[in-house]
Amino acid sequence: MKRPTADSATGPAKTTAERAYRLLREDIVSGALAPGQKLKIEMLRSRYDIGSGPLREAMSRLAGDHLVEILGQRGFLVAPFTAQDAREIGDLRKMVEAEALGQSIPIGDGAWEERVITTFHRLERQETGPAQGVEALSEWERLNHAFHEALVAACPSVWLLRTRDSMFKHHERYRRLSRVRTVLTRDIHTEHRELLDAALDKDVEMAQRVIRLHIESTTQAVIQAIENLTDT
Amino acid sequence: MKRPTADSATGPAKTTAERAYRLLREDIVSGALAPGQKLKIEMLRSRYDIGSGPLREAMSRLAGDHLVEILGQRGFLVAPFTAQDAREIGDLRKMVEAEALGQSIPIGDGAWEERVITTFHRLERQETGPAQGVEALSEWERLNHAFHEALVAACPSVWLLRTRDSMFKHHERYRRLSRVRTVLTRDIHTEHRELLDAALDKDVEMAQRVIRLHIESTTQAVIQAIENLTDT
DNA sequence: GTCAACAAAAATATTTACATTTTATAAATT
DNA sequence: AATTTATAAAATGTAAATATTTTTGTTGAC
Repeated sequence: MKRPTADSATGPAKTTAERAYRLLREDIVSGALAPGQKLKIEMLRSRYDIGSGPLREAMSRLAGDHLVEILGQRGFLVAPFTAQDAREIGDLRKMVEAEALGQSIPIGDGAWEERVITTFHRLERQETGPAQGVEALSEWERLNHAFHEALVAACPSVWLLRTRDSMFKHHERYRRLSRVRTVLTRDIHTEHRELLDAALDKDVEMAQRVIRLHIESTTQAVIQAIENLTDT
Repeated sequence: MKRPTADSATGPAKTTAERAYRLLREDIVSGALAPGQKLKIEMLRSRYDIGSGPLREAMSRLAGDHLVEILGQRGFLVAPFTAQDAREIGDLRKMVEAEALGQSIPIGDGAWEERVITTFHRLERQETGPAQGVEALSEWERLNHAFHEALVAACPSVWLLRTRDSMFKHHERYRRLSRVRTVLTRDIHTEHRELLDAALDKDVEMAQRVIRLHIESTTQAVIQAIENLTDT
């Protein structure tokens, strides 16, 4: 039986609109397209070599994800970026991810444990490794995402996982936009190990406590970074 | 200061795509377009007298809201309808609405109280009134929505309100699709009064307990209805 | 005769190209 | 300075062309 996943971006892009959706999404989350920036059709057409139709469909879909805003007759905008939003997104992520974790841990079977261990190990190897360039950071994002996803993967609620995934991605966007080098500033690695241990011990209370702290720390670092930027 | 609302559908529709979005959304939530139904462009074109471009944009946006599914190169589908989804949506709504209520009640000021009282009163008048036709039921939906929204309106988190609103609308869809005449089967009215009292007493614990029960009862009625339909 | 494989044909979805409408910008006028 | 008017830029919508999927019909093997 194939378990449904929260993310729809599995497999190759069947249509141009789908491709546009993924490209735009990545560029918005990564910050290549700046918050509040106007998404002019002409600019995007030349950037991606995709016609206006598929682009508009992709932006409409992203509007449903709250990564893009629709402005009446005045086009589309990359979702803005505020300390207030960072706080709200962090709090919401805390709530849904703790819940998803609480549902996942008691249910997780052998395959789940293996996946958790594997993704942790890959992340650990990267964190303790040498290079810290731009590509290493984006690789870390990928592995971090995989580990967190593995932890909640046994949660049976597709809707909860979807919501968690959405909030995770928004949180990730804030992390990347504020250029919080979490790897350097905090002992993320220890937090991840605590998560791993709690999960394998099936200690739901502990895992939830750790994940809440983990998310809260990131949120605070992000808000700090935003305020520093604003001062300048 | 204008407080932001969770629902973007305020004011007149500026564009055709926006109009298509609202029409489609209403028809999906109301059940006029059946769950799992194929949304053929040609059919929709004649139904709404709107071109394929705006229609596709509207459906893409609805896909972001999880009210429509995108099928590769094979068009769009109205989101399906399962007992499993009803359960997950109900549970998620319980979580976010209780949280939103918990944040709203302590903050709510005089204007908030007035709005809660007003919307409760309108709902009460309708519930204890005579007619129970189709139009009365849809009027009840409107007033019920207004009351629940009023209760959480003082919650400062736009993201939490947005998520609550989304889950509320999905839950509403299930309620309407399963034709649960909640008004008749349970003493909804008493539950609403308890909510009102707890809110005005600023009794967060009580309000959360009541809202959870209230939502759970609806969920169970919906699931019951779905299972009855499936038996046939 | 039944079934599978294949090949048109029809239906449908998707995309592009273009026409229209609206908004933003800049110059000119009061 | 504020307002109007002309111009340019941009967004939106329409209609036609392209590509894909689904259906239908045909053939041939068993």
